[in-house]
This record gives sequence, structure tokens and C-alpha cells, in this order.
Amino acid sequence: MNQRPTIEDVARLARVSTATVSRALHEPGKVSADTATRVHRAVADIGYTLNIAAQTLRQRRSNALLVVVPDIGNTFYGEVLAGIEAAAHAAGQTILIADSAQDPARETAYLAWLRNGRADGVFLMGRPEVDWSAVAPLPETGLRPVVMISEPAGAPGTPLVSIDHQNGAMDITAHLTALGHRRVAHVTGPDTTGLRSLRLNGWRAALADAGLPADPGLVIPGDFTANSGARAAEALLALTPRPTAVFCANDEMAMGLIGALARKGVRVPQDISVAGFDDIQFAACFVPALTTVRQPRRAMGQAAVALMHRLLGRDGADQTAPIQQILPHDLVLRDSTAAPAR
Amino acid sequence: MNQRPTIEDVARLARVSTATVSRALHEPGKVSADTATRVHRAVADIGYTLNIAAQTLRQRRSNALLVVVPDIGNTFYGEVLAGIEAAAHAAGQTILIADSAQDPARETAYLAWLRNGRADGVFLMGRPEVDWSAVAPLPETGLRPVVMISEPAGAPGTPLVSIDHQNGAMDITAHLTALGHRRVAHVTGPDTTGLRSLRLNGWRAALADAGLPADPGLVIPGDFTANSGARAAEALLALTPRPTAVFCANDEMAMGLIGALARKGVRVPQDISVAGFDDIQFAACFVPALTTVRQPRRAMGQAAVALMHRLLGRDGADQTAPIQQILPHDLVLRDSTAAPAR
DNA sequence: TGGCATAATGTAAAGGATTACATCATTGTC
DNA sequence: GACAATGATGTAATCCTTTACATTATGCCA
Repeated sequence: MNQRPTIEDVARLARVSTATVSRALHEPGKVSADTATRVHRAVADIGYTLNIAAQTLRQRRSNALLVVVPDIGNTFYGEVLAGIEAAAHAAGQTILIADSAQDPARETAYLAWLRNGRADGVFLMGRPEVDWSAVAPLPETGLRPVVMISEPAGAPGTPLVSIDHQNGAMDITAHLTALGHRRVAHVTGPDTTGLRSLRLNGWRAALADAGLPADPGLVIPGDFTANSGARAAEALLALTPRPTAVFCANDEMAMGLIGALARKGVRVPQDISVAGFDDIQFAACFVPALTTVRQPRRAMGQAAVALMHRLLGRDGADQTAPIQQILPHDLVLRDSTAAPAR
Repeated sequence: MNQRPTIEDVARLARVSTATVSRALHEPGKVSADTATRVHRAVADIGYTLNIAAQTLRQRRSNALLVVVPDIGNTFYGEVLAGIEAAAHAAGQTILIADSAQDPARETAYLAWLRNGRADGVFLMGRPEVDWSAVAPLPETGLRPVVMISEPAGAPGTPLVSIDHQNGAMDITAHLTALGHRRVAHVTGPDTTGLRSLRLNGWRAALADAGLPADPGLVIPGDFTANSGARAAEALLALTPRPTAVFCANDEMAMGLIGALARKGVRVPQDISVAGFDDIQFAACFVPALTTVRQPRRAMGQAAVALMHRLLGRDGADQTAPIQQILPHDLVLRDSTAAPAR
């Protein structure tokens, strides 16, 4: 009596079978109008709600998608998540979010949700270092898709939605050389990620295009944190001759670098131009407002869901869409870059 | 044959019953050492993993806790989540994160997860405007707890882990008056939240303590976004005489305000001191580094999990701990506040 | 009117784990 | 040597839906 009502209670009250209740709730049109109203009234009367575990068990499908984020505190992922959530919600699916804290063990553990049935598919963002061997050998892997977002990972051909990072890095570096900068430094990401070399190569390519040498001395190591950007300021100021512009591989480092420069009395962009990558939320209200490359985050989230639906073989999904999709990026020019002082 | 292996497959291979397999996996010590090794070997051999749906169905418990965040892009919640996740993981529980996008309908929908069995308990952060009537009338509500974090909501007595916002606001305003400021403005939060009045009252109380009038003209409306902080800059500069200090009800607004002031040539802290609230990630690397009030976010997350365990009646939980807990906050003094120019 | 297609509903078998209860073997005690 | 207590394991019911298949009713056509 004090139990949660089940479908059987509804059936009894509506004087139909449980099968009919299930159909009334999920396949409207397969039951008569009269039955439908009786069932819905009964549901409302006793406050019935579906038991998800029973449904998942029977259907062998959870209707949930998992998004594994490397660091939930990183604002970059927020808008991607918003895009994912909107698209999934429209398709009647639930989004679960998990924070791996960049711990490979946790990432692997979350991938196991595909096996234990908590999720039908997984989106991986950031630079996962999953132990694929612990996950791959499932007979049903093909039916439990993994989609990478923003960054390739896993075996070649793993489904992906991303931008062309190398091109983005090239574009923003070209913006700096076009302003007249001849010595453009680069603060890199950590070498645990493929992004490091993609953005580094973009920087190199743009310098080559401008007929400038890619002096290895101009490459300053960073790790994507604001602190590493601040440390990079020291290295930067120690270079002779001092570069007149820096391209940081992400916005956090650019902000940390600008802050550290400010404390030393070096002005941006008057003394040094600084560009970032990603266009995180604070880039616009930072002082100076940050010149950067924007990834179309919301669109990436939506494209990732569409791709997932294709892989899940859902009706209505475009079964001819490419498995790896590269979306266009934007160059966002603001106040942290300017022509070099002469 | 191409099915996922089940507990029955394990049982057959280990030549025991399914009951014994279950015990070997979950109640070590209840089976003989020999049986345990046979079972574990069988599990490894065929790559068995538990079907969560079946377990949840049978146990009527999902071992999962849901955290509903109003805006996943807001860095404030990241560290709270880290604390929650660490504590829950240690207790063998799974954390699910959901983004309500501040949509009351979504918040209510996520609360329904308590009913449909996806989660055993829910943490609500931010300022939820849940339609409690749609959720409350469950016989089992008592067993499916909701814990508020950082901000009270719901019926009086709803379980809560928070800081004393009024006291925090008072402390930081007192810091400004102690520096010698006599005209201290306040940029408020949106009036959809109880926090607005708590922090406003703290500001008033500190001014009263310092023998200063709480001039309503010094109260500038904001909505917790950086943009509203930038707009507040206009209102601030229009005041005569111009205030020498501002306490913003959160860090985002403080940053937006400082940025807008900088664009107008007003220096912080030389011309105006600015203080924030929350100590979000960028507060430290912002230029100038932001003076603010830190909420012990990680500790709040851990305390919330402990409280949840108490409400769930878990073994080992402190069943005498208070249902509402106020944790101490920290005053973080950095570079955005200074004595007024004389 | 008979026969057949179609629509609406019911019956009962999964789906994969946990667990109350029963059974059996072993040890210890008197 | 008999009996109780303990430990290890097995049997089978249970958790709640969905869905393949069976059944019944209805309408249509010849």
C-alpha cells in the first residue's frame, strides 16, 4: 500500500492489461481513444511513474548518453554540454555528465558504463587517455558508440566532431604576422595531448607562410593552466630580442600570462600582443579583451548528438553523414593584439 | 553467443550457483577461498560485467546520486562537484550531473529521477525554483532525500549545507570600511534568489557597524553575469559623490565591472576598490587579482555527501549530525582593494 | 452469410541480478 | 555418539516493464 505504484496498479484501475497500459503510454494510436483516456486518468490518479531500471532491463537500452568531461570546472565544456543536452532532449534522451578529473582510470571506468548498461553511448571531450584495451573487446562495441569531441583520440577512424586545430592556430598566428610582428612566440599545451602538436604546427605553418623562421627558442612549454601562462611570462621576458607577440595555445594561459606581464609593468597590447585559443567565457570581459579562436561549441555538441544517433542506428538519423566531422572555427579579434610598437 | 555474458554464464563456468557468484562478488568472506578464486577467474575469462539495470531493479536502489547544477558553465560549481564526487566515490556511489539551465521545468524533471529510480538522492545547487508540489506527494519522499548546497530553498528545514552568506558579505564590506572607505556601493544579485537579500543585508549591517548610512542610492541592481557588472559600472560612475569602493555580490560581476571601468580609464584599486564574492577560479589570475569571499566548496561537497548518507540511513553515517550545516567562509584579500586615495 | 483483413486487447515469457529460505556438510560439546 | 551450531551453497521467488504471440471483436466484400 505504501509501495510505489506499478504498471499493474494502473492496469487494475483502468481495467485493462499491463500490456495495454504500456502501449497507451508509449505507442499512442495503437489503443482506442477510450482506453487511452482511462489509462491516463489512472496514471494521474495514483501518481504512477515508470521504473527506469525495469524499462532499461527489458529494452536492453537506457535511453541515456554519457558525456565524460575532463574537468567540469573548465568553462570551455559548458556550452558544448548545452548543445548536447538540447539535441538529446529533443530526441527524448537523457544526458548524464561525469567528471573524469583527467584520471585515465576514471575515464576507463566511465567507458564501462557502456557495458553495464547505464548509457547507450559516450561522448569523450578533452584529451582522454583511456585504457582502450580494457574496454574494446566487447562483442557489442559496434552498438555502443563512442564519439570524440573537439579532439581526436583512440584508433584512427574513431567518430569525431572537431574543428581543424592546426588551421585555427595558423589563422591566428597569421593575424599576428599580418599586423607586422616578426618575432611571434608560442606557449604550448602539455605534450600529453595531440592538440599540442596540432597548434604548434599551425604556428609553424603561419610563420613559414610569412617567410619567418620558426625559431625553437620561441616555443615555451605550458600545460593549459593559467599558472603555466604566468610562468611563461618569465621565459618570454628572458628572450632576446624580446618577441613582440605571443600565441598561447589556450585562453587560460593567455590570461595568466597577461596578468603576470601586468605585474611586471609590461602592457598588452602596447608592448606585447597576446592571442589565445578557445574563446572561453571570460575572454570577452578580460582586460584587455582577448583576441582568440572560437570553437563553435554549441554546434559541436549538436553535431555530436546527430552523429551518435547515426551510430546508434536511430530512425531519422542521417545514415550517410561522415563519421568524422570538422566544423569551421572563428577568428575573434579583440583588444589584446595590435601592431607592434615601432 | 554474441550476447553479453550474464551472471549465469559465470556460474556455469565456475560450477556454482548464481547466488554464490553474487555473494563472491559482493560479500567476500561469505564464500570459501576456493570458490572465490574460481568465480573471479570465470569473471575475468568471459569478461563479465554487472548489469546495472537488473541490480537496480532488484535492490530498489541505484547507488547513484544526482547533482543538479543551474549552469554547468559556471566555474563556481566545479569544485563543489569535485568534493561530492570524491566523497561519493569513496562510498561506492556513482555521481550523475545534470544541468538545469536554471529552467524550473527541468529542475522539476530531474527531481523526478528520485521517483523513477535513476537516483537515490538529489543535490540541488544554486537557486532552484522547483515545483515542489509536483514532486512532494510521494509516500517514499522520506527515503529519497534532497540536499541543498550553498543556498537554502524549499520548505523550512530542508537539508542544507551552506555558508553564512550574510556574515560573509558583512565581513568583506567591513574590510572595505576598515580600509577607510566611507561610500561603499553594492551591486546585487537578481531578486529571484534569496542570496540577494542575504548579501545585501550583510552590506547594510557592516555599514551600520561602521556608523555609515546605507544609502539606497548606492545599491545597483545586477544579475550575477559579467555583463550586468559592466552595466553597473555606468551606474556607479554616475553617482555623485562617486563611491570609493564597491562590493559586488559575485566575482563575475566584479570582473565585468573592473573591465568596464578600465575601458573608461578608471583604475582599480587606485581610483575605486572592488570586492567580489565566491572566489571563482579566475579571481586569482585576474588583473588586478580579486579580493573576495571564498566558500569552502570542496568541503561543502563532502559535507553534503555525508549529510546525504545520514538521510539515506547508511551504515557508518553520523545519525546525529545536524540537518542544516553552516560552514565557515574565508576572506581572501588580494589586489583589487586598497585604502581610498586621499 | 461466410470468410478475411484489421484493429484492439490479453497472456505470458523474457530481461539479469539479489536474497529469503532451505539444504547439506562439518565441527564442537557434552 | 547424539545433537546443536556454524558455514557454505543451492533453489526459486522477486523486482517492473516490454513485447512476441494468441485471441477476440469488428468491418468489409463478395
